Amino acid sequence: MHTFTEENYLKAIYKLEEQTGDTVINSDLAKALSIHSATVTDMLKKMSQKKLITYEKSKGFKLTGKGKKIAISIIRRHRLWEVFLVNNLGFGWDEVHDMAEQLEHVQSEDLVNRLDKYLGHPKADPHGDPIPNVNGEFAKSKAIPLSNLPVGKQGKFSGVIDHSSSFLSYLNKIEFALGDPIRVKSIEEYDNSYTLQLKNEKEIVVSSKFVNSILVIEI
Amino acid sequence: MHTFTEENYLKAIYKLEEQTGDTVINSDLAKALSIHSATVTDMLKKMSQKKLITYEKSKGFKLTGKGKKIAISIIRRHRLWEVFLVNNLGFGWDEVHDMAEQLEHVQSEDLVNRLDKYLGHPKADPHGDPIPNVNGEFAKSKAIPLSNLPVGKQGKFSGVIDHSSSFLSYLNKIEFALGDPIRVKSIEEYDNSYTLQLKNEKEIVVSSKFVNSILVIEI
DNA sequence: CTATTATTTTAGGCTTATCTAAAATAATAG
DNA sequence: CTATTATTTTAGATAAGCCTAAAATAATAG
Repeated sequence: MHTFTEENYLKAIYKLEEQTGDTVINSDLAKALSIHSATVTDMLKKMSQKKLITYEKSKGFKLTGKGKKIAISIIRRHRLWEVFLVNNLGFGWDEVHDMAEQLEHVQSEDLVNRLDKYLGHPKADPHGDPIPNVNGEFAKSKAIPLSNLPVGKQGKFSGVIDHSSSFLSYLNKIEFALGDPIRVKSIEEYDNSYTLQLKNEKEIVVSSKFVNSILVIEI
Repeated sequence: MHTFTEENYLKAIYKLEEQTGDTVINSDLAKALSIHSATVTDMLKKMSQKKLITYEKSKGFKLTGKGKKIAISIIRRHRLWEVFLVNNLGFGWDEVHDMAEQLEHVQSEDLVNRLDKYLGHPKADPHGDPIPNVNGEFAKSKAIPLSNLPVGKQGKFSGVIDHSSSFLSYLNKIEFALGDPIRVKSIEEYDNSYTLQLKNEKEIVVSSKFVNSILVIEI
């Protein structure tokens, strides 16, 4: 079907579009893929010919319907494999990214749909990211960054924005896991640090970076 | 680690060595991989430099210890994934080859060992092929081709030699599955066809090609 | 509006894995 | 032993993805 490289470009473009809500520019994509702009220019021409992206010189580009469909299917595969690795094989959520990056490229519609069924049609991966269904549709989420949760309100930890394994390991260390209750006790104006109340009345103080990296659902 | 291509060469060489019990020649490998001899010559030089094979111009070649170790680990991964696809995802044994060809290249020692554990350390894949353990050791097998099972003796279907999906589908059709009992009732001298007795006293007549494609254990 | 800075594109190269065609070498039949 | 056939190797190309360096273009500050 498509090469690994092409699939990685599609996925990266999709994520950049999602983040910025806008057309994507060459240099951002180059940075995201850790390659050089000149290489990106070349590849964009090819992908444009294949009608995977619309592309005008120096005006940014975006996925076509076709390109988007492929990107979403790759994300679906990635997240389903992550569920398998964590739920069935017992990996930590901070360990699965690289393996899922490989597994996502295995080509077989049948395989991914059977895996989905085997896993019980999960709605989210181990990081709380939504898993698109077989038609590429994402479940709507009411998640908001923890920084937007009003002080005193009860929330439930529903996902991470920062997927780095250093952040995930830190969450492991403080024993704060997906699904856990969370409440903002107070915000220190001086340095914008937050005092949070976790389960069992445990309190911790974290940075503003932290509260911007956590998604919660108000309950 | 190694490219897919290199891994595929190693696996193909391993299988050819196994079949012929001898050094492998360029043209056989080219045929096995459906590529041209000139390409093989090139690649052999590179693999020889990397000490994956020993290679002398026009004298055939064979895997080094290092090459063999990698080849066996690829076979291990392939067969474990096949078990997963059949036992857990419910694929037929005639459907899993292409998927396993992709999954076998996923790089992670940890993944394959956890998968092995998850599957209960299976000793054989869905076709009866032995799965090497974590140290690359194969369980010894007492399996013999059905053609070597003495007339009248009871055997147990323990593996296939022909892995083609046409053959596997045929076995599905006659409802002859791994583990089933089997007995040779008689051999027709005229055309070397065999009358076999399957489970529930069911009798079928098959060609000599058939009896050379089935492995059994005398019981 | 122009000078500086940022971004993109062009041009020329490299490596991997493949090909074809031709040359070289080895094996085999008579 | 030699002629024919089979096999392997060499030589020259190609496509995909990447690079660097330089040129072109666009954006922005003053």
